[in-house]
Amino acid sequence: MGFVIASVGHAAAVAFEEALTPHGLHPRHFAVLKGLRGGEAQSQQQLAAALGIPASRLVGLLDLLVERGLVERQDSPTDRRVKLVRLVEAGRTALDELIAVAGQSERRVTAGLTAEDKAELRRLLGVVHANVAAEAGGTRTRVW
Amino acid sequence: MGFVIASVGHAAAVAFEEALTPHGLHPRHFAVLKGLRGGEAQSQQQLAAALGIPASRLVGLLDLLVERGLVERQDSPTDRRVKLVRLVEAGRTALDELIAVAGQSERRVTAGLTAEDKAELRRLLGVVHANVAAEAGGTRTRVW
DNA sequence: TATTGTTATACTCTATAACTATA
DNA sequence: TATAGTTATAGAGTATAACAATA
Repeated sequence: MGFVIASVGHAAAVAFEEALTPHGLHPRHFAVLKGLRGGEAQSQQQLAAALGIPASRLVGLLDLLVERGLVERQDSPTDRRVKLVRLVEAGRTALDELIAVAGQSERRVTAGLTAEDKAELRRLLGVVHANVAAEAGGTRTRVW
Repeated sequence: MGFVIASVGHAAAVAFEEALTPHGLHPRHFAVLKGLRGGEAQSQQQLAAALGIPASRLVGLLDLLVERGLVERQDSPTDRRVKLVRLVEAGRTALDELIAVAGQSERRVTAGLTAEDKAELRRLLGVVHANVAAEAGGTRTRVW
């Protein structure tokens, strides 16, 4: 059972990754964009901490998003070491599109399931999630 | 939902991996041992193909299992290029233990679920699995 | 020539450790 | 001294290509 969940989960992740490929992005970038969704500019340190990744790893992800014109880095007016990062208008549009892509991928993944099925699946996975979370203790369980 | 499945699946995989750690093995080795469960000696090529991994990758996995005295390589009597691989008695014992470990991990993961819950979860995951399998086309979806 | 097991090479991904510029 | 962003370094993991022995 654990293997089945892991296998299906992996396949679902791959499916989403492939759905993002035409957009030239990876789920990681999607996660970064979602982290900026609020709209308030934040430092890279803050964002990295919120995403649970090293700041050094965020650099490259932001580089691509900036290059694509989805995100902008601006110097902090109060601390010249800090760069404030935020979504630009095109980034907000792109994020909306990517959310739609995620929704489509979601519908393909859950095709053939009734609303009750989905609710039940969510409930059952919730139980399993609680079990494995308790098991893992403080272990990081980021997927991307 | 796809994210939830992926996340839970990843956590379940990590949990199993950790359950195997005290035994000094990785899920990959468990998979290799299971591939040899039948008892018939097979060539490394056959085994690698059955596991869906490159033969070059199997070498290191077998090296460790041989070093542990769980598996033996013997020269083929009919083809001197071939090495026939099979479980040794200690390997069979170890495999039984590891299967028990997997069962314990399984029970922890599914704690709090009734038999009906488990059956339902299996059914729902089966549907999702069929969906993502169809999606993936020929894409490999090995987990380990 | 082709195939078996093996080793070497190259590539990806990642975390940690430097590094610079500020504070 | 300490912190921000960045870059460099090093390690794990893996697939592919090369290799020697044999068919």
